Amino acid sequence: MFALKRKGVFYGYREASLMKMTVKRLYETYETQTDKKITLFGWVRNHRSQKAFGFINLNDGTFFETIQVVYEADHLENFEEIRKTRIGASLRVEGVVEATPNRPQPFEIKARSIEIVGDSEEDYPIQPKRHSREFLREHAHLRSRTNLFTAVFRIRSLLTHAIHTFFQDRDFIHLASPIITASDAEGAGEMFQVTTLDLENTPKSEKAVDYSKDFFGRKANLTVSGQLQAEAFAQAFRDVYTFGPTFRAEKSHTATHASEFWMIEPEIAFADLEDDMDLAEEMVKEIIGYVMKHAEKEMAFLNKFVEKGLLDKLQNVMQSKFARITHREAIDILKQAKVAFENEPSYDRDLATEHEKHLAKHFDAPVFVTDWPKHIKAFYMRLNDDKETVAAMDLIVPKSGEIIGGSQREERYDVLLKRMEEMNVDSEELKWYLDLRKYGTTPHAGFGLGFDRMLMYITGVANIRDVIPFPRTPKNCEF
RNA sequence: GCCUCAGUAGCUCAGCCGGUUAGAGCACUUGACUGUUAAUCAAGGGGUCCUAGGUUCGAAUCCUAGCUGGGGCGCCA
Repeated sequence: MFALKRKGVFYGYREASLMKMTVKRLYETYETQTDKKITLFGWVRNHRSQKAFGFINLNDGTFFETIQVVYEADHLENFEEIRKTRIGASLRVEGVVEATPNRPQPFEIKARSIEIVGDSEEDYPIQPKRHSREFLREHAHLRSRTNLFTAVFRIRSLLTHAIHTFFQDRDFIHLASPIITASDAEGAGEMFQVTTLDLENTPKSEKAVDYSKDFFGRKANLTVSGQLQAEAFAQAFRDVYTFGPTFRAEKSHTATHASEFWMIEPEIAFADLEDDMDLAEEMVKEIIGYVMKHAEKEMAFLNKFVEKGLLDKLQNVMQSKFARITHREAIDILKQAKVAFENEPSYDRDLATEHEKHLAKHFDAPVFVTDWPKHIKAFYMRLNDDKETVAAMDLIVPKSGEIIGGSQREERYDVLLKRMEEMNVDSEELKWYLDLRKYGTTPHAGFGLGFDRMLMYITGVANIRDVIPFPRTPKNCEF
């Protein structure tokens, strides 16, 4: 085997890496490949053997569909060995392409030789039948070989590309905002501490831990947001975005929370809240369109087996004009609704999950809620003229609730400083952030999109742990 | 953190108002089958009934505690 590999028999990269035959390429070109001899590598998804011939459904990861490989005793020296191939085994298949217009699949491979590259043992847990998501979560290293997870993770990859494409097409600069940060000023949730101190024997002065002895000479954490750094870049490049991992140490136990997730945070200078919402709306529509165009098979599968009406839902989002209402108007709608909410809607308070669901249903389309009471929002959001609300916006979508939160940022030095004092944010620690308002400040705005939640929305998958390859949640750091 | 449901074969589950030898389908093994499509048919192997205590002549079944997982709420993206 290794000798084969050294000779380049597996891939033939040296000669023609771009012409590597894959299941995807075959599906694209099979009409012109009839009777041609090809070589495929892949894994057995299903296998049905009979006395003198058999059928193997081969998947090589490049395409959602499998290819049916037909093998016959007459053509294989190792027929008896191949007949016993189990699901999960990896194979090298040489064969001839044959069009099969009268069968469920458009073409198949008549095998001329099959070599077992790696056998799969009897207790391979993934079977050709429906498995529970819970079971597959516990086999996260194998679940990506199932239909559902091939679909989800290919779409995840496409969605990443769609987001970069959207921003790069508009000349946004991508910045890698820091993952380790000493600032916890944003107050966006519990943080994971990063330290090289010996926790069994921490240096102390008086009673407190002496962080001057720690790696950075101060207390450090994993980031909860790259926004503040993005703002700094926006004041140089005008339009920028971050796209990276984010960490929250909350002990949340829900289908929409993970300890490690990815966020997209665009930040635009010389822009107000309306521009911000325009950007968000355009982005949501475009990235959905990209996925629907580039993952047709996967989306059709999800539409059929995961969320009935998924395609209609997404079409509706792409065609609709997102509603825009103020927080006050939202509360009015809720108060007038003939629904007994567990939480009484209040002009003074945040929307509960049940409120978001009602609003999404009320409009039957995504809806921006703007102008929130200042005391329930972050210090950096721009104070409106009424002095009571801030120029914030949340985008609420049917079925998934809030997927975007954004705001116009407070660009006025004095107002920002006052808000920091009111909200007990240490202005010394964020001196650099205040500096941005001293040297050529601009009206600017931005938002944060929870990438994994967006993926849930697009795939219809209801649990965030099923859209993250190896999810991290409280008490769960397997794999 | 709070409320709730569950844990029986590799998987999905039945059995659970206590009763002696714990079942089914799929998977696996062996065989049959000349075109299968989650193929079909026959036979076979496979169990810490989550763990620890308790009640009882007897516990998968009842009680207590714990562990693990699901769902809902809260915190948030």
